[in-house]
Amino acid sequence: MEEQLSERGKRILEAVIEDYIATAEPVGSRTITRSHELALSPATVRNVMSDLEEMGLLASPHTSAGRIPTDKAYRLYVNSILEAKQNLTAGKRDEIRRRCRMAGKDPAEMLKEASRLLSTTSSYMGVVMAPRMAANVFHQMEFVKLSSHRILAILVSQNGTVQNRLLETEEEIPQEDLVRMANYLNGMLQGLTLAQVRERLLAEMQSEKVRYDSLMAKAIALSEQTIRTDSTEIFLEGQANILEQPEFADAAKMREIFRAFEKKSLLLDLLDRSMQAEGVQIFIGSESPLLKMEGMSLVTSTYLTGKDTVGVLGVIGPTRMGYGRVIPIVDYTAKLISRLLDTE
Amino acid sequence: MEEQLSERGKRILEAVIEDYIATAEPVGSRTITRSHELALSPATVRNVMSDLEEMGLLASPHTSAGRIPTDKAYRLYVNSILEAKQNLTAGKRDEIRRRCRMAGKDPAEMLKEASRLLSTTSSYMGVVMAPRMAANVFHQMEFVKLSSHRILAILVSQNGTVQNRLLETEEEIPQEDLVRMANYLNGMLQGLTLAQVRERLLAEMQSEKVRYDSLMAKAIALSEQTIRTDSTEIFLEGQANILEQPEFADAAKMREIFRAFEKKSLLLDLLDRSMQAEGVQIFIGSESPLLKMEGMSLVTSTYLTGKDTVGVLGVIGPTRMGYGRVIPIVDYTAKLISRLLDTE
DNA sequence: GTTTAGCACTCGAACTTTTTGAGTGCTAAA
DNA sequence: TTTAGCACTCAAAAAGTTCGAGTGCTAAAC
Repeated sequence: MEEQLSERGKRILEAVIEDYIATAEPVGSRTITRSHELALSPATVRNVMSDLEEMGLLASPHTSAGRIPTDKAYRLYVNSILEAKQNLTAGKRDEIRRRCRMAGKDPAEMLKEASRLLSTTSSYMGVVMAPRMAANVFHQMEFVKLSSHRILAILVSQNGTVQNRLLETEEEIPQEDLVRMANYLNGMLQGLTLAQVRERLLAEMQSEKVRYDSLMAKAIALSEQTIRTDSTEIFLEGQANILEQPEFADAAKMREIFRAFEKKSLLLDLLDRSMQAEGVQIFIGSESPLLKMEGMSLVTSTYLTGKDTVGVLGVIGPTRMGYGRVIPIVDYTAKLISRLLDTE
Repeated sequence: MEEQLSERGKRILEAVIEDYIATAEPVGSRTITRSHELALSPATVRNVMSDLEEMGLLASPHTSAGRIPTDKAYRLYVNSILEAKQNLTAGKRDEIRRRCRMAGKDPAEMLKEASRLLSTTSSYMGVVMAPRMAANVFHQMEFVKLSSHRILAILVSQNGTVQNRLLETEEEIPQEDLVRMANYLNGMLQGLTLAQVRERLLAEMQSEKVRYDSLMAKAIALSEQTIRTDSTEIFLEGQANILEQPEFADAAKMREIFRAFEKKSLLLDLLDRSMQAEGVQIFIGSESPLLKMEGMSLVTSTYLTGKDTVGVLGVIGPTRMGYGRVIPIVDYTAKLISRLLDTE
């Protein structure tokens, strides 16, 4: 089983994978000799395929069908066969650029558009995880009094992201006090990341100084409430594309997939994981920690602002996915988003 | 065909509809006599059903199958047969209340939760159209300077909704000017609805007074840009529930539905339409203007803040939907949301 | 004049059987 | 080592059966 893969073996494996990607049907020896001009007869190809099966790279659904690549084969394929093809046509590149630009400056809008874009250009599902709030840099905070006991807290980050939260207070706080509180906080928190802001606030809550200044104590408490939520948003677009894939034609399978993606927490785990490493990463079928993801693969890339990794985006599709086509799309989109998000 | 429907006819039609709702299978004369204790033989029921078919209330897929209610029958059913059953179990009511409360004060969060709730309690799709911004009442506006040429405009409505927009300016505007601009605008726009605000701003842009005060001109221009977007958000949840319905087991059909809902504009039209009238409304299958909605029905109700209708929410499911169960859910949820949204 | 039992008839769904053809593995010759 | 040849396999498609729920009609019963 551990015999090294010959050059010819590689060629044939590549052919099988590419045919399978194109047709979703088990590939036979015959088909290969016809479509890829290897100067070999079907019989020879059969022998090689038999070896590949031995090595755990191919599998046959039953004796008299063609063969299907295993997850291991896809892994090998993306790691060491698929290489030179990694560039995008100028047209696609333009389209991506144009549509990202069009989405405007608002970060959330832009990310959503990016997700939609990943989905349409790849014809699978696009997914974008918004930057963790915690990595944003604090810029300014405001308290707006809505009615006697309702205050709207607004937190602005340097990149233009806005977080807001409706707070209820027991006692009425006069408008001037709200302004003073905001000024105090803005002075204190200038330039910190929100993660640091959080720590700072918790520390302040303990400190002597604040204890005796009830206004400041209130200010700290209110802002702590505001910053508490760190729910990471995920934009998942193009779910309907998945319905197009023949391997999910079966209604039961489809249902399972949709259910799985309805719980975004699963997806979140997965994306969090791919944020560990920089650049393009590929999770193939069973490698993914999501059991439900059987038969699906994920191509991701991290994106950055400045030099900090802040988020991750990618494409989810069947294991039988056009990696050669998808990888550059993901890669390029991530780089573009990084550039656009960068606070100039 | 125009013969009036007898009492017995009604009873039998009701039986057919209810059986069909429960099973999604064509209903035969036999089945009915068994499950609903009408003191009639199958043969008699057959005669009546034949009459009903004549009247366009039932249809048979083929000679030797049972019968299926037509859209017209559903219409009759919800209008004049289904009546007394319109109350919710205490348990369900509690669940709805509890979950709405839990969602917190933020209007957007709450509406999203309401949609999810409609979907789980009905086991179809939940849909909520967020209030048209234009109906909100202006409360306050802020301009936050992010960097030399980037300004974040924040618009707060009285109900706590926040709208924000990143603006780029050609020339740098000093912070003090931004504050003065905001003060000026806040004075001018106090208490108007956003629709009125918009009109006012456009009017001001023409006025003499403003022409010669370049700062105020800028203020007006900036705020006009901010308010320009009136994209109504729609929360659609529980799409996976639709996959459960046997009538959509076919992959092609499913795809069509998902594609249709991906374009939210269609849905928007439909919901806009149901906002014309107050209270619960029901669109059955072909009655809906969405051609793609074939086989689907929509139960909606408007919700209000104070006494103004501001939005609409509802349930989308197959025409064969448990109206008796869904209507009170929609009704109650709408009322509850109205109450919770009310600015106390 | 309703209502119902009886019966022949219809027709899709489900199950079987047959046919077809792409694909395999093995053997022996090139 | 490669390949032609051939027997064999097996799922999928096509064709053929069976089954039964359901219908419509007629004539007897109420």
